[in-house]
Amino acid sequence: MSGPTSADDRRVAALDRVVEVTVLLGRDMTASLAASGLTVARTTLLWQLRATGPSTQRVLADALGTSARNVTGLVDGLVDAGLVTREPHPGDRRATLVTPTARGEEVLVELARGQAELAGQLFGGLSGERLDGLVDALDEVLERLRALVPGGATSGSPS
Amino acid sequence: MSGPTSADDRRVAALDRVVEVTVLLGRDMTASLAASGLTVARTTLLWQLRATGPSTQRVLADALGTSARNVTGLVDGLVDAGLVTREPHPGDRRATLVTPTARGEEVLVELARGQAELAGQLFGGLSGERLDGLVDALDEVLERLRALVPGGATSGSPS
DNA sequence: AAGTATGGTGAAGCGACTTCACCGTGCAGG
DNA sequence: CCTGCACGGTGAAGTCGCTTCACCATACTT
Repeated sequence: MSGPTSADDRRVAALDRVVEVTVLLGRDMTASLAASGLTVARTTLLWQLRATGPSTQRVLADALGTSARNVTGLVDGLVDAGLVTREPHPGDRRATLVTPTARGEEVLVELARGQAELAGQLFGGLSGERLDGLVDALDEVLERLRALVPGGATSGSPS
Repeated sequence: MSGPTSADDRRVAALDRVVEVTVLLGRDMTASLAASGLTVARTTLLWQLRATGPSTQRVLADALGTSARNVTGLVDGLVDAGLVTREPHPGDRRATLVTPTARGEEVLVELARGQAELAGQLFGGLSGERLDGLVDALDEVLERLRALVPGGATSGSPS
């Protein structure tokens, strides 16, 4: 037993904060996406498409860290929503190229706008210094987290 | 257009970090819980039970911010797993009291241990000062987040 | 040409969650 | 007392994300 708040306690308290942010952020994203008729998983795929351009489903599966079968389902949903098309891959007749439609591009622009808005709402009150400190600390935590989770490779994310 | 990295860009970068932590942390928790035959949702309920003691399902539903119907299903799972029992409420014959079994208590101890271990792995490399800065910044973000999300009330969380 | 690896999908199933309907009980007001 | 409404909990049915296994068509290798 050490003092009234041991170093261990403080670390657990920090973890609690992170988890709570996780929960609340998840709720906010789920809700705001649902308002646009989207789901988090489908949006993640669309968002990934924005970064990499038209891709095969295999590439998307690897990028999202999920199974090929799952991507098939997500793309199905996006096709039904008119946000994405499946086109034949010019050099490999097994593969299909997933490409955003015009409507999909619009949605992506809107998502980026929402992302910037949320970032402003969450971090607008922090000074540049404090923001830097936060990012640095999170980067350090991320490093340890990536070492802990097999396949810790993610990319940016929306709203 | 401002400089090469505008204030807006830096906030978006910060949001990216937070989201990535969210994703990775979610994976880690899901995986480590699955190794114990648990799921995140069921564990959250059990964890809540640890904090409040035997509770009715209505109370649990409110505490977890979910529906009563959903709690029924989660408790079903925990009962099947032998971690929890449904007992009649002594003063209200409509309600059922959900209570951890001996096995459930053991699991809770193990979860708390895992939580402390993870907190150590993630934050062990940060000085007390930097840890304080992180917690403060997260608290500020949480405040804004709670204002943004309807019903932003969460409690602690496991592994 | 034969054998194997790869991209993608059908089928089936689990877990979390929702909505709607419904039952049994608690708690008033008349 | 007893009628009526509120509340705790559950059945039924459906959506979404995701998984595993089997399987097809195409590509690549030797």
